Amino acid sequence: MFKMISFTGKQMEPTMPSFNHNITPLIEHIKTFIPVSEHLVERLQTISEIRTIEKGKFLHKPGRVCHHTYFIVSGLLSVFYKKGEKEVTDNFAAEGEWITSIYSFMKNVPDNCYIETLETSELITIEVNRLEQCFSDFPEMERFGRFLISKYFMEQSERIISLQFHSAKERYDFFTKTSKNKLHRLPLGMLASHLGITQETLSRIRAGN
Amino acid sequence: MFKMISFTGKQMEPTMPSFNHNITPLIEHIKTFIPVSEHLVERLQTISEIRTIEKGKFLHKPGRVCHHTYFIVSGLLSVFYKKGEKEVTDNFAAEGEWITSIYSFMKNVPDNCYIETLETSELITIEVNRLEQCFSDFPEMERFGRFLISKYFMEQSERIISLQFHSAKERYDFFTKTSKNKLHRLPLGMLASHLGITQETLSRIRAGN
DNA sequence: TAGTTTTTTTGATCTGTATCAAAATCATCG
DNA sequence: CGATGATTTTGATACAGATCAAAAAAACTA
Repeated sequence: MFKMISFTGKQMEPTMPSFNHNITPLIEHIKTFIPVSEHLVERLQTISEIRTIEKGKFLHKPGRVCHHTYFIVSGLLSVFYKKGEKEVTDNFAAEGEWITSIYSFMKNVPDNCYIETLETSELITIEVNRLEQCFSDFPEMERFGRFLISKYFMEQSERIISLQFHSAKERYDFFTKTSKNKLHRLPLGMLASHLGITQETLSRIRAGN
Repeated sequence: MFKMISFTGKQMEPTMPSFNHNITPLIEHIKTFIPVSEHLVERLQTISEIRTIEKGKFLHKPGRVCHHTYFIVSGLLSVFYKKGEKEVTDNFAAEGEWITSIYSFMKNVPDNCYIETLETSELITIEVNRLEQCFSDFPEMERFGRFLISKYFMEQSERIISLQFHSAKERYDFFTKTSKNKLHRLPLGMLASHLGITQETLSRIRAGN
């Protein structure tokens, strides 16, 4: 079902990791799930890189395999799909969250999503092969991976319930409660799309009918 | 974030595991994700139990913490929530799939879902503490856990996309394609609810307008 | 097998949200 | 600035699917 990718030194080219970039936010994040040893910190330092991506750039586009996962130190990104001409926003992620195409990442196949920076963003990136090797070498990290994906799974469950039996207004209210930090940083159209409604409807909801 | 539950012998009471029940379907399932050693088979044999539950019984009800995960050898179950008087079906699961309240299971808190047998079902059950201990003792099993939840995560992603921008008919057609094995075993109302529509609408869709 | 209950279908009407169009507001930058 | 383009709001209308009601069909049960 899932293709295992073996780790070899070769994949570390062409960019060599820098060994003194600041991955503190990532470590702190992981510590909320598992204890983090010095040894693991060193490994994470080795396999990660820091990138600053300016607003409006794409980390991923359809037809390509997503080989990296991104931990967001600062900034805001979205994942969306296209249906004909329309962009349908699947998700947003901001500081302290992860963003990637899990689908592409896990199956090692192309995914037809777009990942775009909505703000200039500072990201800690990890290449999938290196991450898998880290999972193999540090069982506690494998556990972290399980916890993290479980957390996202539960959030998705809530979203499904919400889409299934809450009205547009209820969904908007839920978003304002649970994603305050993103609310005023998002273009109306994208938020509407994420909520499964048109931007006109969202505008009317905001106006209070 | 996630509460760790330590494993002690005590929790193995009151039912002692039987050591010769047939867990072949479970082992075969796990083998599609990871290699399974004899040692791991023995452990799974030890921590699992077999239960046959007749149709119309509840494995879980609101207000209780779900302490078990269930692998379905045969039969069909549903997870649903109540909104006022209405039952809103979140999910179905049949032979070869897992069913549990991930939410309750991971966080060790009550979940307000119902898990009901829609057919008499044969289940392999594993208690959460024992499973967590198995994850600790067998890193490959931890990996299996990560792969499994990732798989369900991806299925949920598809469902969200579907709810967000497909019509009722499109969603029905998608279900008929991807869940053929369940289609004719489900009451109309439950399937409609799962698709996010009323049963009248589903009936009309089936009639072809 | 008839009687009862449950499930599904059909019909009539209503409503939330979409769609199309245009006006108003906001942002960017030469 | 003021001009230009992007974003948001407002208005009028249309439609998918909900709701309410009742008939038909299927599934039990005695």
